[in-house]
Amino acid sequence: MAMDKKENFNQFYEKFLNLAKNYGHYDSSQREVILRVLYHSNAHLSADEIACRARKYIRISLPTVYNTLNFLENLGLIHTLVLPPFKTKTYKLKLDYHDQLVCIKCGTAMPFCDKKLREKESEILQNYNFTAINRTIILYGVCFSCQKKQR
Amino acid sequence: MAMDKKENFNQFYEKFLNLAKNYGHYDSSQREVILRVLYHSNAHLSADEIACRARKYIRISLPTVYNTLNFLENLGLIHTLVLPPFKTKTYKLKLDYHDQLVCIKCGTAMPFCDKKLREKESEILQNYNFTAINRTIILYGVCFSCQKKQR
DNA sequence: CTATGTGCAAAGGCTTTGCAAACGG
DNA sequence: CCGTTTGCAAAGCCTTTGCACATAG
Repeated sequence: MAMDKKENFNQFYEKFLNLAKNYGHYDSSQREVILRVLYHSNAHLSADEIACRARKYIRISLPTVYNTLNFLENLGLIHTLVLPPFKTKTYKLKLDYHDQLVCIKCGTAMPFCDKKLREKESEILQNYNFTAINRTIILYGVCFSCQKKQR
Repeated sequence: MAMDKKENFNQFYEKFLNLAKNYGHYDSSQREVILRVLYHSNAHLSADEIACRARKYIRISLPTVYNTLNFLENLGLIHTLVLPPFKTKTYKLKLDYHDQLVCIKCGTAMPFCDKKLREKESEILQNYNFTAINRTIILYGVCFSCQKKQR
């Protein structure tokens, strides 16, 4: 499922349905809204945040959010992350295959691409007999605007 | 607190006491054993694993393990990590800066160190005005034994 | 009609808290 | 002695599960 960030949600959703129906997926308004919320967020979101945003449009329970997130995760469409203070999982759609710089304060993800970093990664994975799957390199730090706030 | 891996535990523990007493630390056999366990593990350990290993030497409760880990974390002596399946925090002394290769199937974490990868990371963080905090590079893939199982 | 999704309530699992007793300095 | 640490039990939080009902195909 090649997803280009520039396409709009409807195009994305159609692709999703095509992929998901092979895995016994039945359409529901809850799942559509969850995908819509994820699609329009640049940051990683917790299940609770996703539920809150979805509730602007529909009634939805937390177990349903988790159910859908786990379904998406199994399809390989979700990137999961646990940031300090390490209490909650956060989720983000894998819309593209860029590497990311993630701010552990605000969750902002900044995509970047560095060829030499990629080469280094390949080399290391190979050295340890690891197969690369769905390769995404994520570097963590504190972004400039959060650095300013701290002072 | 510069900790060189080659020094033995007693030297390390003496340094720790020196640092910790400034933070109201009272010595206890439980804390000493926890530090001993952490000192002798290359991998990140969960609180439960730490408790199990410590219980070979003393009686110790889980809240005490957490209490000590949080104390060490506040002192900046601990590196914390949450790996797939994202259920438990794992802890490791910051004796050195281990990067990790994580198998997304079985969760095995294999520490590695690659100087050039580190340099690349620094460069990229700087380029985007990110401050590096708790620096650990984590690469994900499928380890050799899980590759074999899949076939 | 059958398989899947939903919501509720309850259970699970990891981590923290409150408190009395034990201990260190 | 006073402040800190310990263990126990209980509480908190996030996430999952069981089940009856609703809905999609």
